[in-house]
Amino acid sequence: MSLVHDVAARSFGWDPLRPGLAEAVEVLLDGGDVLAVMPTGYGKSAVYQLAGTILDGLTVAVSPLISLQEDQVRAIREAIDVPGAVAINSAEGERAQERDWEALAAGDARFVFLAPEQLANPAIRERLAGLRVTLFAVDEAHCVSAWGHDFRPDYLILGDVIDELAHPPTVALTATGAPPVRAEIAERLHLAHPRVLATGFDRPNLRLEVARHERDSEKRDAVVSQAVRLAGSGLIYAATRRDTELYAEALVAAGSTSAPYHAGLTAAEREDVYERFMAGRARVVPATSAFGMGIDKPDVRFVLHASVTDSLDSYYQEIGRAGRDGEAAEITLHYRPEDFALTRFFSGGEPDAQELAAVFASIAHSPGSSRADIAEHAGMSPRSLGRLLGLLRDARAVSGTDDDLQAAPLDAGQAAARAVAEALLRKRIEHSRSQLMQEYAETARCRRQFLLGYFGEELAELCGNCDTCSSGSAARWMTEHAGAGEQPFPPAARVRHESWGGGVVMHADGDRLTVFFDGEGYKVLSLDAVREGGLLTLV
DNA sequence: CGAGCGTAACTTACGTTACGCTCGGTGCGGTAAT
Repeated sequence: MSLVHDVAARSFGWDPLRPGLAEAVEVLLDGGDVLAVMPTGYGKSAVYQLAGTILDGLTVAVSPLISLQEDQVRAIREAIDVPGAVAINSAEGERAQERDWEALAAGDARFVFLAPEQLANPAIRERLAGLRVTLFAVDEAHCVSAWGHDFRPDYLILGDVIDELAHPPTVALTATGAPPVRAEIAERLHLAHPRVLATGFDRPNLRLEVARHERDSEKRDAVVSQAVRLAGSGLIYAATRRDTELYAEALVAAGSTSAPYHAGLTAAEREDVYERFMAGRARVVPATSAFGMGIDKPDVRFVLHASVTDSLDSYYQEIGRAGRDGEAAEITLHYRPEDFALTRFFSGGEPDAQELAAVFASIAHSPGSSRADIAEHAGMSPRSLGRLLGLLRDARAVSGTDDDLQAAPLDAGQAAARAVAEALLRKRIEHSRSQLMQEYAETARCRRQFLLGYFGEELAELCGNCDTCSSGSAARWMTEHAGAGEQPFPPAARVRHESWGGGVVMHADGDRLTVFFDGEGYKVLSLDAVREGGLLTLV
């Protein structure tokens, strides 16, 4: 038995180890980088836990939520013959933090869990540089792509931090990610030719359905009556906090136990709803996207959406919380076309060119300034400054870490224009992701074939467990759109379009082609039109 | 972008319509007020 399997069995009690996990560990032990895309509950954490146990230095693990960090620390402490773990964050007092650093220095602890905000602090990075970091892990790595741009911009510095630590073997772990998301994660973390390990996305026990509604009241009634009718625990994802409360009220009035969950509740209320849901005392929880990461309840029998999500990546992650026990579960997307307005609003507006120019000028005027200096000088909150800095960095107008900002040789107008262009590019890409969500909602095809195709997986046969298969529409679609003949643009092929530039073929179904263009995002093309117009060439 | 709210306007005395305003999701860390 190999060392990896031995440690897995002896220390953690994983025997056998699931496919892909041992391979990922081996790559890391050989000094390589890994991008692991595996479903929640698969045991992804094993990858860095095992590699970190076997390597003799320190493992830095980045995790987005303090609650997840605590879960991981607990899991490592419960394992046998595994070095200690600490989580350093604002929930701890200064004393406790100091004790943790001492434990790391003494080698009593060899795992340290940090949020990216901690790594934005130069003092923390200095302390890490004084220790021997032999493994870097980024858990929930889709946050790099989903949150890095605006919400938690410190996700964008992780690549520089990894380089600063002399680029130890690095592993990025996530449960969701279509190929463009994976590419973005690898790029932003500066992964070096990572081994990509993606295990099966298919969850055949989930029954997939979509219900389109015309009127808002009709949609609400449909969501509530379905949740009342279905047995067992369930989640309802809604777009606003207010809606989660309205749904909970309606469910309680209809005799179900229910409580809303969103980030506007106090920590104690959130904890309470979470515990009641886990124990089955709150049967249905209407929630915003705040409810999710770290929830591993095996018997969730349904996940309903009362609105669309920003992308199929988010959708897949949210429905994936149903049926972890392998038993049947109901998945229904209830939506109105108007719902897309909100996701587009959330995808952000155009930044203020004058503000961008002012920030750039301020950095150019005093190179080496820190983020705090600039915020003070520009009279801006660190939050909005973070977003502008992210854009300026992406536009390559600003470089350096937050304590040593440098401006590129541009004038402020040029720098601002480039950053605005960057923001518009992002908006186009976000918009295209939301358009594919709409395609999913409106397709006549087998829903599962569509969804898996989005993640780069082909399902040859109709799934037989979705609404379009049941209605016969999926079979008709197959007949009508089959026979496209030889596929000149196979998945993963690099292509160039006359006006949209370079892109990668994501998926080819029948006579339609889904391409992700670097400068535009997703586009769905008709193969006939592509052939006739000669618009697309292989490169 | 669009829902919901309040106020103004219109028409004719209570009720309808129109317009403009505001708000809408994810969490870290640190600071201020209890």
